[in-house]
Amino acid sequence: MDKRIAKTNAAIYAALADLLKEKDFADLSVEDILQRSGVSRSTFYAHFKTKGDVLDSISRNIFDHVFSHGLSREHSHDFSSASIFEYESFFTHILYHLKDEEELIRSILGSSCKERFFKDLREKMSDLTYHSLHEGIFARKEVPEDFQIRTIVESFLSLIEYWFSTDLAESPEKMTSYFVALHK
Amino acid sequence: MDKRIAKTNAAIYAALADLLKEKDFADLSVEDILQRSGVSRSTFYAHFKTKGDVLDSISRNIFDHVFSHGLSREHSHDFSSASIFEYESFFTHILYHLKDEEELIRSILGSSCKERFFKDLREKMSDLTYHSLHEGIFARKEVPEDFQIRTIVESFLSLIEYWFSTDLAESPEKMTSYFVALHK
DNA sequence: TAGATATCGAACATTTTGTTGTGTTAATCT
DNA sequence: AGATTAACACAACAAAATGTTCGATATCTA
Repeated sequence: MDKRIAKTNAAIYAALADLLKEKDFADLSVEDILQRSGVSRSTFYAHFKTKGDVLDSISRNIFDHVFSHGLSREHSHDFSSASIFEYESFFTHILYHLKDEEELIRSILGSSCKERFFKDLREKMSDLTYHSLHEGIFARKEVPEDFQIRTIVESFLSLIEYWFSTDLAESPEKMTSYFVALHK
Repeated sequence: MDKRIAKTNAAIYAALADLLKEKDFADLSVEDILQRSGVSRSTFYAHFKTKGDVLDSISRNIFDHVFSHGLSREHSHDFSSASIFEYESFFTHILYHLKDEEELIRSILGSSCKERFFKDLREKMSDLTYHSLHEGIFARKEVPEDFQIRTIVESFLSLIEYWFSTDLAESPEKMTSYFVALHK
């Protein structure tokens, strides 16, 4: 990939991350990003349509990384042999990645772009949970599967929010055990 | 209250609700609201600072209504005598109210203002759940109380989203039973 | 090194935001 | 019912943000 593009993207990503420490996503403008990043207007619009585009891009970068490291080695790609242990260790795995991005994630959790940022993770977690339910993990026949999946995924998002609200006090392993305790 | 104010507020609320059927909250401007409502710019800014203010106002109207009807008669104000039955019937009660606002809620669930709109409900549900946990309902000692409250509240929000995704197919009572099944 | 292309910077039209002032209309209060 | 009060529309405005276009310059890739 062209070094120039990589540099510009990095500058824009950093600028947005920086701005999110100061103000809500809804209150910041493309103009702010231009000034903070030093990237020119025309260059910005050559890459992104809106600030939302930038956020999506950051989100994709992070979660692609999270889901590529991990799934292939530690976890089976097809879930034919999925177990509760793999499901659990995958949660732990995600939490470690989020810890690596602590500052950014903290800003996002405090901003109105939370929902949008976690869209990718939500979808991937839904797939994962769907397969796990079919392996019998957490499955409860009394409620519609769709609803149970939503609830479990949302619960994991809650776990993340709670974890950050405690300043990452407990280990990822411990947090995962809390999660499992509520759904087993 | 002054009839004129009531009228302009109603016009602005209706305009926003109408616009949300067409575009995302993030993509609509105060300008749009002015044109759609027929309210003049100066009048708008006499009442609201931003479009977010309007949303907050709509949200407050709905949830004040939800929490005033219901809590005083059907439910005890102090939760000293709270029971699982009261907790459940309260969920049902909320769902009925949301059904009354079906069109609006549907628009909001499909828009980026979801989080903001449900802020009030989240807080009130958290209080309610806090008290219920202290009555022993749903309580699990293995996990931090804060986390459990978050999870239960988020789970209720998931229930709402799921319910609307099915076009309100099941009755509020049935939906509540699903909810309880996941947490008992 | 040569060619391709990403960037800059500046200019520009357009939209949106938020404020202010004046006259008119409609509600409230007694 | 009449006087007072306050909300409203309209218009004008400055400031900020959006989004596009251009040619010149710098930097990458092959």
